[in-house]
Amino acid sequence: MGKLERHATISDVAALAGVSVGTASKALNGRGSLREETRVRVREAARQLGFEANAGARSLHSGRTYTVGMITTDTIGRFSIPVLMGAEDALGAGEMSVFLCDGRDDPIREQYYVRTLLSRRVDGMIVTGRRTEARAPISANLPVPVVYAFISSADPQDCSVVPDEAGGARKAVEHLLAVGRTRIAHITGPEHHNSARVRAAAATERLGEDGLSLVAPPLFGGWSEVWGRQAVGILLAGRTEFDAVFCGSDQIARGVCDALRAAGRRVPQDVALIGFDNWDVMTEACQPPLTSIDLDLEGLGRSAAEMLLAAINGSPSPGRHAHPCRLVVRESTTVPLT
Amino acid sequence: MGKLERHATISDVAALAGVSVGTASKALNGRGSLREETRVRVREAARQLGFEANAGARSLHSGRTYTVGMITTDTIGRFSIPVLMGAEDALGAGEMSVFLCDGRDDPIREQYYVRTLLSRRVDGMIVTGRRTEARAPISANLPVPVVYAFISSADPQDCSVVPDEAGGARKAVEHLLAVGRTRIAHITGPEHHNSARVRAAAATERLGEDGLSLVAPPLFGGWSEVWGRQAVGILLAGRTEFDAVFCGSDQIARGVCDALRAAGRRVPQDVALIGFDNWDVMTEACQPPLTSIDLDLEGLGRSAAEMLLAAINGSPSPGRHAHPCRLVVRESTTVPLT
DNA sequence: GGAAACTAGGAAAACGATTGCCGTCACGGT
DNA sequence: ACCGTGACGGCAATCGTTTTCCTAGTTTCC
Repeated sequence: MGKLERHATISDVAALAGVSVGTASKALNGRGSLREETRVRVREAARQLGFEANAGARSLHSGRTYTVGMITTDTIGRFSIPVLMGAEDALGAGEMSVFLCDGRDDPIREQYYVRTLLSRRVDGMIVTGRRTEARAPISANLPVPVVYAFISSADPQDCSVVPDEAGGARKAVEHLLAVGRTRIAHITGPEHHNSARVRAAAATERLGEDGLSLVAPPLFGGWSEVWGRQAVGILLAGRTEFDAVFCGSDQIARGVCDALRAAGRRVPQDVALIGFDNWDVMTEACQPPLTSIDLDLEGLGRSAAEMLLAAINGSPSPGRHAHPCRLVVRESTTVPLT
Repeated sequence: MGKLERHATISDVAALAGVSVGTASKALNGRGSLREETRVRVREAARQLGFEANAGARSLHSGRTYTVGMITTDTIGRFSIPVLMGAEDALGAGEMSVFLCDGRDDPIREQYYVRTLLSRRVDGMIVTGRRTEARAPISANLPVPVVYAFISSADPQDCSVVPDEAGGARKAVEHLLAVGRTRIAHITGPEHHNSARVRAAAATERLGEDGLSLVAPPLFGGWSEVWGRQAVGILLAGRTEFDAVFCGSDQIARGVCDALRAAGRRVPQDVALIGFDNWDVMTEACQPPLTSIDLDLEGLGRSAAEMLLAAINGSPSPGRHAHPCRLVVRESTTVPLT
């Protein structure tokens, strides 16, 4: 298709409208004092030429590019996406565009992107990605604000927005207690993973507040279905009585669910089951559909973006901000009223 | 952290090095004729000030921004991500940065993004997303080249890169034939979905070339596990003999696998099973691990990006380009040699 | 020794848009 | 008739960089 029509410049518009460049600019931006008739004439000329002001030239003047960089540290995955989308959404609403940079867990690549973004004069940066622990700050002394989303910076002065995993775990336990379960087991991911430790500790703590404890020490393993199935085997072999399982991920929960069914235990009648992450693929495929804790990653991304915008406008929010989780109840913890 | 250090400009560098701006520019870009001593002095000054040339100002001159826009039409999902990443990778290698725009399936939003991208003077655009059918061109008469990736444009003159789904389906059937199966059933997604129809037709055709046909008409339903389980029920109730099932998605395949096991049929001994998409979550969780067809979406994204780069450099590749699929063999079709 | 040929680097004009400052015109009041 | 005052728009500087053209020096060669 007519690929070659050059971009119209404001001089083209001015010429067509029969005014000077300055006047054209004023007409289009509602500045200065111009006759209405003139404004209309200029606007019409702009429309006719399909004029779009060159953002680069404009930012040369304003010093702002209305652009931010988003760097994902690990390669983009299931967790980064919603964060990304939430941030993109919030930034788009603020008329900012987003540069996407996939760091691939490679520090060289990452530094390259930081330099590129700086040369593009982004107004700020968001760093996201999944890690087992807090990450080193992306760079010291950057001339623009940085917000870490989902992941957190090792420097406590940096602004990080992270899910309130402890709060989520507490909500899970509270829900199980609310539906009358007291003999709760916990199956979760690898112990070297910060999330697994935090969630397990919070669950234990919450139970303690009611004078209870887990029926067995937390079972640390992997985040997979396979591990969920294995863990059920361990639990059953141990002859521990339990009427609920709180799982560290929905995948684990699904494995647990399958294994329980195979062992003749009904969910939720005999064992109530709750997952973590609220990953639709798992919660829906599970039989019955799985109650879970939603990290609200999209909201987290949005919130991070809003903090970045605030920081760009001169009101930074240093420190670690915990974004609340949400309980999503489905049939794996509640016997349907029939 | 020291947020406030202004960006150094080339005049700062020039002043520090004791030369004029023009000379500084030449020194940094290896242009003009300068004494080596001068170049070194300028480079050193630049390093000292952490100078990064303002890309906006630079492109004002060159007319190129080394930037492309990526618009996802539906909200970003499991399929768009790898495409996105592949493209980002290829473009990054070409020193281009990517603007990410999430169209959310909203034409208004989409047009807004197109305008934004044009005002940012992107050198080109990639449109991606999942649809059941080809989509309308994003805009007529754009001043920059556009490549459609994964999705295809309804205008056959536009450059679209799409997976070779027919080829993939043929590979699936060929693999089943190769492992000695001839009584093949096909369970797939909704008939109104182009992919489902194309894959079913290609499978039928390929069987026909060997004088065979599906043991039953293709079972169209949904893309979910639930449908996979249901479909097995239908198949068994029909008393059709079959020794292999080709599924339209890995989720369906997993549902099929579970249902077959529940019905006492062994995979792969009694029934060989092959999925589509090669989605690790499903192929790995399946018992046994699932053979599948990989769309190579990352490669597709890369390829789309390369075509865009070529188009930007004046060599467009109009038309629809089919990107080959790959067969990934796992244990659901091959009895392990023990 | 003087003209031609280089060399190194400066000055200034782009690129596209914004904006502060001025000039000009028309009108009204005195 | 003269001055003051708005209203309207043009001019030119500015943002940061690249690039073209030019001017001093310095060689080189006859």
